[in-house]
Amino acid sequence: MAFEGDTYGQRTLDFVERLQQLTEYDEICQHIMKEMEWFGFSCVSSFSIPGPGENLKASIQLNNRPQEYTERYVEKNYVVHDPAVTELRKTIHPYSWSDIRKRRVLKKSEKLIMDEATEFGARDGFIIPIVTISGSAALFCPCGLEPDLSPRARAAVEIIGIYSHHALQRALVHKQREEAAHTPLTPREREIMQWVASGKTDDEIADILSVGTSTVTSHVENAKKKLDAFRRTYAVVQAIRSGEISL
Amino acid sequence: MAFEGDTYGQRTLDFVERLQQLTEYDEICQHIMKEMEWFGFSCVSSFSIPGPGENLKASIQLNNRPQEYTERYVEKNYVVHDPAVTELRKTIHPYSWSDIRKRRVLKKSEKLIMDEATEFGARDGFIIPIVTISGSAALFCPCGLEPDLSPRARAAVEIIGIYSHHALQRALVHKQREEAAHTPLTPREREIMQWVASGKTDDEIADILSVGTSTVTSHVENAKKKLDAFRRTYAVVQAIRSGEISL
DNA sequence: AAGTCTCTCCTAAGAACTTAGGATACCGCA
DNA sequence: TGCGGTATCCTAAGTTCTTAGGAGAGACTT
Repeated sequence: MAFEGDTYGQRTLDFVERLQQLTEYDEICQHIMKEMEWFGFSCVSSFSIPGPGENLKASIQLNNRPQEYTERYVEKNYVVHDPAVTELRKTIHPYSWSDIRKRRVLKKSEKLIMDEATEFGARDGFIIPIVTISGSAALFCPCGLEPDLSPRARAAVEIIGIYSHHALQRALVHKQREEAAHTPLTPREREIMQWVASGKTDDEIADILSVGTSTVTSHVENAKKKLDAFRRTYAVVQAIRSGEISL
Repeated sequence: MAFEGDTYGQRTLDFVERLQQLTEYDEICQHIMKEMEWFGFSCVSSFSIPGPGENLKASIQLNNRPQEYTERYVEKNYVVHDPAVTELRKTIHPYSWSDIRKRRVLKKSEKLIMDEATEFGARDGFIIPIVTISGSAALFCPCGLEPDLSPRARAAVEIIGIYSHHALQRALVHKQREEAAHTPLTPREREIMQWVASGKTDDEIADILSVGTSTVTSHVENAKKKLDAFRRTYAVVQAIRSGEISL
């Protein structure tokens, strides 16, 4: 399957090795967009699908589509009808915009959205669905006038896309953890905060761990101080943010 | 950075191209484990960090460590003290077991856990932290007697690990797509839960939104019911989990 | 051996949350 | 026009959390 002079594979690992050196969010974005350009994708956008009432803008992880295009896309709420997005509900495998056209006939409203993309310099694009532990969906989408969509390039773009999404997410989490700087919790505090996060009262936790209620209260109070929280709910959020407990 | 005869890069893309053909969970597992073997990793385990009361076993995504080892690991709850796991709280970048030893002196209990891994044929391992939109942590960990941990191999294993985790997750989501149907929060409920998550009391939220305290309380109670929570802390956690509010 | 950290436990008043009932008004949809 | 959903507000008793003190036992470090 591999062939001599397989530059795709080399590029992929070079990309990873360089990205490993970067820590700043903006640098990472630049690095990703530059790599996608090599594949003939002039623009990249990556975002999670906004829930009902949620703003698409707040869900954007990375985007260098033309500003005018983005603004209209957000304002007109295209994300609800964009076939490139709605297709996510049908499949979990990567697909290109042209794949959708081959699969089914587009509605008028769908055609309109895709034509508008073409006007702004994106004739074809590649959608990489991102699934997460909590199930919520996101996508990584490079697009351009004449992108390389050969099988080998698709493999490279898919793995680079998933890795990039992860790298961006990692940078965000890193930032959050720094912002939530704190003295680390003791194992007992962490254990108890994890129970608090699961909705248990101090009495219940005391029963579970076979200690006094006051002990539990005391640990929670210590944890709250360490996490700079006056309220348990916020202490739990801070504990999650800082990686002390998990969801 | 790339060099002639870069088989790592070729292998990586070959791996992706083959994986794209697979749909069955077990096939994907086999494919991943086989690839890791090429790098000198005899075993692979991938799991999300279990919460309290949650069983590690239920969080395992992929695992072919010796059964006896796994059973003891689960039974003795090693996951809480395993330095390979606890290190996740300190860093979000990949690291090897030997990296941890270089960074700090291990406690007796930690040394014991790592020695036990060695007994079962894993002298060194490579941890790839997985971060998600909701912030919860997971890891992908190949290990073996004499794994290839050269810089180029690390890059390859990292991107393969992240891609593999995603592929497994995708297969799981595909399997369980029809399950979790929770009633979505109303915009107001979501807004208020976001404030609750930031540690505000009902009184404070009422001030912020210029409504009565009882209104706020009422919204929170409705949200709690929708989220199947008896306690606010858990309601916040559930809201984050289901993507209703963000960290 | 002294100091630090962790885990355990205690009191007690006041603040905040929980629960289970209500009620009114507005809006969109059938 | 009526129905369901949302948003607003109310009471009131009971439970849980918050705060600010304290103190002893054991482990680890210097």
